[in-house]
Amino acid sequence: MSDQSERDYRDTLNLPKTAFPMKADLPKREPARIDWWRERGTYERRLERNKKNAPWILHDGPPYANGELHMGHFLNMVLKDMFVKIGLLEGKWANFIPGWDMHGLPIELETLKHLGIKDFHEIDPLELREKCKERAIYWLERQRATRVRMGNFGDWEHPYRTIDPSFEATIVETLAELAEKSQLYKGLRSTLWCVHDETALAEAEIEYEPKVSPSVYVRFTASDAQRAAILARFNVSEGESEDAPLSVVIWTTTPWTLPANVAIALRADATYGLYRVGGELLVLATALAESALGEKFAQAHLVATTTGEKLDNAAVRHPFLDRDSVIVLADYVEMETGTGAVHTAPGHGADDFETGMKYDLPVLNPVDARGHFTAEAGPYAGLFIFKANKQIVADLEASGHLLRAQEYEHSYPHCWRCHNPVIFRATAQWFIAMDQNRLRARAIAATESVAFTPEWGETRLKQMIENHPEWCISRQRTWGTPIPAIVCVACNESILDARVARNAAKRFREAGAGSWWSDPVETYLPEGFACPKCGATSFEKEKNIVDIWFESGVTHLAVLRDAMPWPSDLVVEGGDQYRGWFRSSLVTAVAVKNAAPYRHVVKNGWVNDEQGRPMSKSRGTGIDAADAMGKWGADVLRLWTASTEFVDDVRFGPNVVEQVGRVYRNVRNRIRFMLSNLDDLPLEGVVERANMHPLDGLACAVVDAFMADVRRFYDAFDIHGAYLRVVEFESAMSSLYFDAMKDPLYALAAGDERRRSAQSALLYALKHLLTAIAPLLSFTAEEAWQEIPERLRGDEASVFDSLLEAHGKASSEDLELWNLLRELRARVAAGTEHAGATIRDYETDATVVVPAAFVHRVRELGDDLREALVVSHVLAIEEGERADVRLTPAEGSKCRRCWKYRELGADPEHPSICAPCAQVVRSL
RNA sequence: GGGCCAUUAGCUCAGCUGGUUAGAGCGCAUGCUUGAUAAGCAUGAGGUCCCUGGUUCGAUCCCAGGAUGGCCCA
Repeated sequence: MSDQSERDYRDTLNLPKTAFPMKADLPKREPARIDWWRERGTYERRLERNKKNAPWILHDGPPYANGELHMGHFLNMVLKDMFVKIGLLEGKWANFIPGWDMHGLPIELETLKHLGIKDFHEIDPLELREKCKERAIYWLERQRATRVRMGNFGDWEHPYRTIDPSFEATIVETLAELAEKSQLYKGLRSTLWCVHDETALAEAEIEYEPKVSPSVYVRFTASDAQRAAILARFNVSEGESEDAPLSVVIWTTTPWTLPANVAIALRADATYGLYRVGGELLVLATALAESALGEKFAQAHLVATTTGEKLDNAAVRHPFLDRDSVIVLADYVEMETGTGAVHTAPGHGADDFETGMKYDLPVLNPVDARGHFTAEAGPYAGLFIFKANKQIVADLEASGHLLRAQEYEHSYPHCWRCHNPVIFRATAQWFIAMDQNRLRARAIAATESVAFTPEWGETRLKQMIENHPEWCISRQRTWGTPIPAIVCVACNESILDARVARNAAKRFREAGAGSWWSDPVETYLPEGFACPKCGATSFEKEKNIVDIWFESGVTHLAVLRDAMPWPSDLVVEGGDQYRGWFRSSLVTAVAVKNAAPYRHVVKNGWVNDEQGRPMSKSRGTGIDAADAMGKWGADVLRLWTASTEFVDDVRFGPNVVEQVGRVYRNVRNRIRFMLSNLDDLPLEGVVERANMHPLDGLACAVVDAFMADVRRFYDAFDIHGAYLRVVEFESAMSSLYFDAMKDPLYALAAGDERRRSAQSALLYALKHLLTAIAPLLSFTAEEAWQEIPERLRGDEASVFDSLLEAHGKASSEDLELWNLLRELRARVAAGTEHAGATIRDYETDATVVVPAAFVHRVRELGDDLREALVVSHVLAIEEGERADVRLTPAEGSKCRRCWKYRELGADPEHPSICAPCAQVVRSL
């Protein structure tokens, strides 16, 4: 036997032991955990168990099935998952059905590119649809794999897809309902048009190229009556004006659109001047007078000014057609170029069209598909529009309406295929009438029943609906759900009949929407159907598809049915969706069900790079979600999600991940400490909460308070608040409680009742902590849960079988005591530091002073107080004004086993250790 | 150009309806520990709370203007 005074007693201690590794190795281990969850049906089992409880549904806004998911998707999708898991852990039936938006032009264009086809007219529509479907499914599968890799729970085997026959049927059924309610109509709309290819183009099919256009300033002269009215609005009397002719000056670079002019748009808040120039009066914005009038500005005299608003609804005469041009207000009128008076032709511009809608102006379309003027253009009938420019300018000059003409180079939209300049041309389209049946007003009113995070989201959504004109839902494309409208062969009337639409819905549900292209029109006609206008009975199918915003706008109708309740409890999307999906869903819901389709709208921010700039592939800051998870693991990125204030814009990059990775390691190690001290705890050794030692009971109370807080944060959708609370909790537990419990855990006999009590408190803390973080750190929480000895897990085989709630309640007195201990410990630390020692040394004894109200509870702690303060002896507990400690050098010598200063040598066989240690060693 | 939003330590963020020396975690520096060890504990440094005016006894917080950045439009 070696000399006992030199003996190392390490092997007589209960040192921590666990298979839970310090190194997380997330990218490698997480995929196996996903399989593990799937094999055990963890999500499905939990859902089944919750079935008896209230449903709570987060309805998935469908991502577009094109391209890889990026970190913006990650943020949004993981947030959704966190909310779903919170719901599940709170016992709710949180059935999450993910979905995808799979029709539409971007996929059609990508497919055409893939096939090497530039003009979609060159391929059979059914064949193109087949190829588009393949492409969309390819992307769905890639995106689904990425979403699953995030650790997200949901019914991944049965997502909803806008290309499913049942979904297409819902779309068409919705159209039928709208038709029944007279909510649909066909009207003109300004669309991008290529006169060379004779086709409508989408925004995505446009390339901007430089073009030289004529730049002309044109007089729109007032009639006598109009002149008097305008002068009155300037507060100028007839006498002062000396009978000079009065004109409003407009500026345009497309003289060929002048035949379609019906209005002049001013800006309400801009200042307009009445200028006397030579023998005439000119009206234009004061801010632009100098640049617009050129050399004439020197001789111009400002007679009076007024605001655009004052001139609203005045009128002047069209320069060469026999009609008025009315003055309107529009907020897009800019004060950079031109005259501040914008030539407005609703048939030839998107802005103009919207203004026309607002003011109920006629939409003139005097241009045919080939770009030639029709008879409506009067003297210019038959001319090719771009050739007519010159003629029109010359005529304006001759009639004295031309003020100035120049050439102007600007960036102008061109057809991506033939590279000819495109025009805006009014074409017939299907619309949802927003003001029919007060739909707009009802939609705005419906937001009142919805909660918004952030709160200003409500105003924003209302504005989007307020400012959005009629909703154009038709597209002249192939990859989508057809609008089941028919055209009367005899009178050319376009008809969207609810009965036809219902037939189509039925047919699509069985055979898919492709049948619209292959079936004869008769398939869809009800018995004895005749044209409501002329009575004829011969029809053709219209070849329009529905806008994909309408398709995604009816997901709530397609998904929230059968067992699923309507409306949903929560939707979570990026801020761009106020204009997009939040709006489109609300409008369809109000039109069909007269209520909002969701109870709560949560908006998440944009993901920018570390400098706060948008992510960009070209700058190398665009990061795919799958790549990021391969590099850092999903859980670190999930923790990043929680570490940001997701409602605002957030930043992402390697340095940010590095930082949150360190927080992750902290959490992980503290979990590891708890696990490593549970290894030998038998089930029968678990001490009831009521029988625990006072400090252990206090630790449990702190856990209870933590759980209550976390629950409150979660219920307020405050993921970030919960994250901060988790960090605060585990850091406080570690520095006070874990540190205090090391000696009892290590040095007491394994089965010592005091040690079992500490272990039981650790088990309590661990299980609750893991449940609390399971929505955030799903992989790590489950990994740790599986390392809890099985006997201690009970029937909660997965962390997702547990319940997110405290099993006790902390009193405020408990928490005050806890804080008092932290305060005392800090004072010991400061005191020992001052004495040149450290708190870890047990080199001091302490006399403790506490306020009277706490004396009893502090005394109750017994030896635990000594451990919590890391001193060798607590000499006395005194009553005082406020918490304090008096430190004195520790009495005795350092025990080689427990490191505290004690009387040594009580046991002659173990002279270098204290009596309690000796007793433990002898018992081994 | 318009609407909306943001701006607090190196980083991620707290700061309740305006009220004494503005906080946390991470990082950094220093010390301790080597029985949570690629861990743990402690101490410390670090901030014209974007700028300028205004209201107020008092402003990070309220108001106005501006700067920078973002989103949605144009």
